[in-house]
Amino acid sequence: MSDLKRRLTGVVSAAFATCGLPPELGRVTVSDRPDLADFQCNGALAAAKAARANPRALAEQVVAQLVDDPHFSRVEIAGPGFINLTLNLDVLTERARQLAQDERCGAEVLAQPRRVVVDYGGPNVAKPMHVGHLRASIIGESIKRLFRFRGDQVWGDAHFGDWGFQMGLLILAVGDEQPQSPFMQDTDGPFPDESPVSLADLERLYPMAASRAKTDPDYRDRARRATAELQNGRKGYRALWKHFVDVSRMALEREFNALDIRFDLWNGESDADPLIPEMVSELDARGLLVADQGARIIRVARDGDKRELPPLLVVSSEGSAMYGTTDLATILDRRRKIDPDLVLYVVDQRQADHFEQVFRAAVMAEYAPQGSLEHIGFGTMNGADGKPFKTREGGVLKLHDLIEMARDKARARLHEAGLGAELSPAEFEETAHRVAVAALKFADLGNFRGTSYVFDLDRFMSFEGKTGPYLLYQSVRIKSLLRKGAEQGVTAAEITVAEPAERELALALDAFETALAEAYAKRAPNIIAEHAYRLAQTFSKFYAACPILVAEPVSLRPSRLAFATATLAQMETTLRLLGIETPDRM
RNA sequence: GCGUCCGUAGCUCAACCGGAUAGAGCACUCGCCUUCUAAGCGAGCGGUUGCAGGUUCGAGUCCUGCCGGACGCGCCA
Repeated sequence: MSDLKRRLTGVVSAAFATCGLPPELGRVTVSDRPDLADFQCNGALAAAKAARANPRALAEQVVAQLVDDPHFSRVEIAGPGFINLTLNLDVLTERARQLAQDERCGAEVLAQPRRVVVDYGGPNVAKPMHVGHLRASIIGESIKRLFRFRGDQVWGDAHFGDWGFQMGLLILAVGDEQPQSPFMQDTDGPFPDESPVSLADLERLYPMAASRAKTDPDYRDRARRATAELQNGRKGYRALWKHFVDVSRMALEREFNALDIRFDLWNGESDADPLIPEMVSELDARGLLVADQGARIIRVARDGDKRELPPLLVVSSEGSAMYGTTDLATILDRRRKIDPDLVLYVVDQRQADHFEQVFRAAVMAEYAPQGSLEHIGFGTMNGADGKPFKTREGGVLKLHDLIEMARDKARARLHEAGLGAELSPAEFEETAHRVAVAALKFADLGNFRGTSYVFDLDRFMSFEGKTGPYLLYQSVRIKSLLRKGAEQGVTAAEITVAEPAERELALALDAFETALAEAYAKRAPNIIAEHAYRLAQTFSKFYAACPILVAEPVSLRPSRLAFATATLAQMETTLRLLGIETPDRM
């Protein structure tokens, strides 16, 4: 089943071809002037430019091919050569009926699915997630869902920060507090199954150790040795490290669950570590590694670069692996285990240069084909001052606290509005939670990912305007309507498009596939968010203009109800692609 | 210094391969609840798209320069 835009593009392209014009110019888009037409084609202008001809004359030729086409009730030329297309009502009605029947709400399935890894979230052992993780998680989750929904086989990987110097710091800190701990004994074990540290311990010890390492060179050296011993396989350290990972991961998963973010893989930096020695020798054998200032690097600069890109540091002067090393090894690891066609790195825009270095090195090493690695960068979440978001005290706000703030606000707003009074306490909490998550996610995904945005909880949490709560409200209103319809025994039947508001709603429903295709191509969830809002607003207009359960004559009711059912289904599908779940009541 | 991104309504943001009258939301003004959730709907107000050139029939979009801002630039990730 194809959406109208694609179908009409086929029709108009054929007309272009008949006129001896390039068929690809027959591309049809939704009209910029809904007052004039439903769809338009600007191809005559482009054709005229290429052929140095009169655009209106070309448009007239094309239109002559289209005027009798049953898809259209009107085909007109406007301005310098725009072709305006107004749909035949029967065509729109037929499409609306298809949409209402379709399990996928009008979304198509990719003809050629790919294997895709989405690397996002980036949580770290022992470090609580903060607002910086929010965007990576929200955007990555949405992109993962979008790719999967379109038909790709997708792995969402948390890319857990579980290796390196930070682990040495933690081991050292635990050892200083618990010198008698069996984990500190350099033996073959066995070691306790019980973790010697709680999450609270980790959150206390890590910042302490990290700051001490900055000022105390001896401490830093001991931590480095501990890191090296861990990586060399000291049994007690390994066992202790496993506890760090497990304790952290459990806490992080709780956090992610609260945001409806689910990973398929929790591969960490440690998983790539075993590959590093062979990778280094292989890179060396290929002649890619160069000794420089005591380190071993890969030069990735190219002629024609506007400026010299620094080399990728593979082995530091101290002989250790750097984060670029781990990233490169991870590419190799994924190729062996998954063999993806595409890997998307949903990471802060500020790391663009780093990924450019790694990707170039990976292509040079033939670990990944050109173009199969993409950095999906995003801007920062800023405070009211336009600078990256900080708490009032100037510290970093923990994600957990942020969510709690949002939930508090949601509860307050619900109470203010006198909503949810009839809900049980548990249902009320669930609703408040969903409102909070919807507000945070929609505020984030409503903007193009590349731009930074200003965090303003009051604005996000408003139930009016372009917000998550507004979208939930519209969905809930439809659910309420459908419940009432069921009680009254009204059943949905075939849609008939008649009223202007119905026509507009049918067109809005049809636009779903176009929005998904564009969001997919640009890796831009804001396009899905935009569609959700447009759909909600168009439905609301329909709701105001067209009575449903009380429509007269009663024969209108089944069609109107079918519109409502189809809208709800598509709305929930759309919101789910943004990672937003709707409550049943509010 | 070099590089990347950005500058659109009072505020927060959109704008499909260069196309018509640059769109939304908030705020502000007016209208609409004895019909399905008014957390809604309708109407209005609001713009020299940072500045100056250039390419084009046509530029927020492409090119050049300038002004202003954010970020990045080898052993942290």
